[in-house]
Amino acid sequence: MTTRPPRPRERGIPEATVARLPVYLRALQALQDRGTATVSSEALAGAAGVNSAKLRKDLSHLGSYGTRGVGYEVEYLIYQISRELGLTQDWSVAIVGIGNLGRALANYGGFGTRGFRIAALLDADPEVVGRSVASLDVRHIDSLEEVVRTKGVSIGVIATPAGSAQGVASRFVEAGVTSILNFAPVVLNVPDGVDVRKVDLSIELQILAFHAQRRADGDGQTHRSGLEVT
Amino acid sequence: MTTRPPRPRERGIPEATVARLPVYLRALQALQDRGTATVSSEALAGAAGVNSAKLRKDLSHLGSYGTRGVGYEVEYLIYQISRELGLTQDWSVAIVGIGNLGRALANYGGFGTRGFRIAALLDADPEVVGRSVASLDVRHIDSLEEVVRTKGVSIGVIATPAGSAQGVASRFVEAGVTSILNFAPVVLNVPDGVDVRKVDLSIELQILAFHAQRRADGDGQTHRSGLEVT
DNA sequence: CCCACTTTGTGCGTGCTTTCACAAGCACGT
DNA sequence: ACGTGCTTGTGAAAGCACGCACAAAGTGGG
Ligand SMILES: NC(=O)c1ccc[n+]([C@@H]2O[C@H](COP(=O)([O-])OP(=O)(O)OC[C@H]3O[C@@H](n4cnc5c(N)ncnc54)[C@H](O)[C@@H]3O)[C@@H](O)[C@H]2O)c1
Ligand SMILES: NC(=O)c1ccc[n+]([C@@H]2O[C@H](COP(=O)([O-])OP(=O)(O)OC[C@H]3O[C@@H](n4cnc5c(N)ncnc54)[C@H](O)[C@@H]3O)[C@@H](O)[C@H]2O)c1
Repeated sequence: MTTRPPRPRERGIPEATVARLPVYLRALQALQDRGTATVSSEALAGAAGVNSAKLRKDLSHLGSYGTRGVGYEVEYLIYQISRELGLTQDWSVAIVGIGNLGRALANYGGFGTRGFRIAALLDADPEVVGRSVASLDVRHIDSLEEVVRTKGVSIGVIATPAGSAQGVASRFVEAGVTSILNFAPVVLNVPDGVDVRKVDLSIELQILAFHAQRRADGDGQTHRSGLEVT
Repeated sequence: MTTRPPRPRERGIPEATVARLPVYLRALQALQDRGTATVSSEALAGAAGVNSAKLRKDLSHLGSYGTRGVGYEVEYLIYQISRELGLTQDWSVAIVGIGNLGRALANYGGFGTRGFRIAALLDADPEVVGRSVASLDVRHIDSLEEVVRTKGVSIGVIATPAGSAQGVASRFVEAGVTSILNFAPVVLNVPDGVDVRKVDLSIELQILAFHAQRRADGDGQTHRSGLEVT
């Protein structure tokens, strides 16, 4: 049993950096809308709510796209980050579970403002199947495999009750979808090579409660910073 | 080294641990519903999708609540985690922006399954104000301060368009709310001592896209693990 | 009472993240 | 051409987080 090189540093952009790139991208787009042509790391970091050294190091992972003494060209940087994130291509998204949340997601216009296209809506309830939501017909969950194939779905969104989520996830995987966004409050079990991310309202509230209680108790400044980012 | 310095471990549970406690809690509740009385770190870790050593270390921050050779008593551990997270008290939540998302949130039954009570819904649109959503009357945003005061709101949820989010956040802060959950895709600026957390669908999708592209490109196993947890 | 067995709690090495601090690089004015 | 001033890109240090591996602590059988 040889423990072989756990050295996947290859072209690796740190995960923490990847998670911040979309934030930078949004800040840059806001600047662009306002007509700004170039921006310093200091200013962009301010807009993104991070430390400027962190911003510079993050961007340095993509390449040297800044000009010393000047800053970064907004348009060029937007392009580079978009390319790195894979937003220059189109991503086809399928949403399963067209209930309260699924409908909100389907109706959400500025979906990703770029690159993401909702290709299909699926549900199991006969009452829901066949209806039109956000200009799309809700298809029956049984046609998931077909829909994935014909629409070229590459990202699956799960908005079903917790009990159904694992089943839906497995079917997504079976159908070849390797990126899943899960809104159901369960731990999904998927094979290696499949990427699952979760969004969990309840967890966020509980974390807020923890900090709030901490603040109320000893009232030492035990919590992180108070100045958090979005 | 010194083995037993009387170390009151009160201060400082690592942030990473805090973020996982709600996941453990949910797994424990599922076990309890199934009638399980005790559970080993191995089993609980499996249910929570984490490494068992990590689970044990996380729990050790709360105290020594396990029994060697046996495991953890489910009910007792649920109580301890709940207490640590502040779920033994009630939290009053106000949601601002009763659009697609706000309505979904308001109608979401298993809100936190414990501790969180939606106390008020607020909106600026005359069309929406006055309507009844999830058995609550939608109030006008102008009464935010009054509502916070009379209902004892301690957590504010922002589900307005991006452009309105900062204004709403400031009013929350002004009214004394120090915990904010933000769904709008903007970086909120708040004073120290105010805790803001964000939920951002678009960012999650972009992170998924990044990994998906990475997988498609070099196809070396450059991404983290593929086996992610929920 | 002792021993075999199970499982916790944690010391420790490793690698990732953040932050500081500054040399290097570029623009621009003279 | 060259100095001045500003901003980037990055070593280096410090701080966290993770997970292995094992001693300590408890259980149960003989
Ligand atoms: N509504 C919210 O604000 C909110 C917030 C956080 C988390 N969540 C989670 O999101 C999920 C959806 O919440 P919701 O409020 O929209 O619930 P919902 O009950 O309104 O909708 C669930 C939908 O999923 C469909 N469904 C059930 N089983 C299915 C299956 N096997 N295949 C396909 N479709 C199936 C149902 O027919 C229904 O239309 C839940 O897991 C919930 O815990 C919701
Ligand atoms: N719908 C989704 O699935 C989704 C997903 C991710 C993020 N978001 C974000 O969540 C937010 C809400 O999305 P939505 O789809 O519900 O939008 P929406 O337009 O349906 O609803 C927004 C609501 O906020 C109200 N509002 C506007 N300004 C206000 C103010 N100053 N005070 C009080 N209320 C105000 C509007 O009247 C409206 O009812 C947006 O920022 C959006 O980007 C939505």
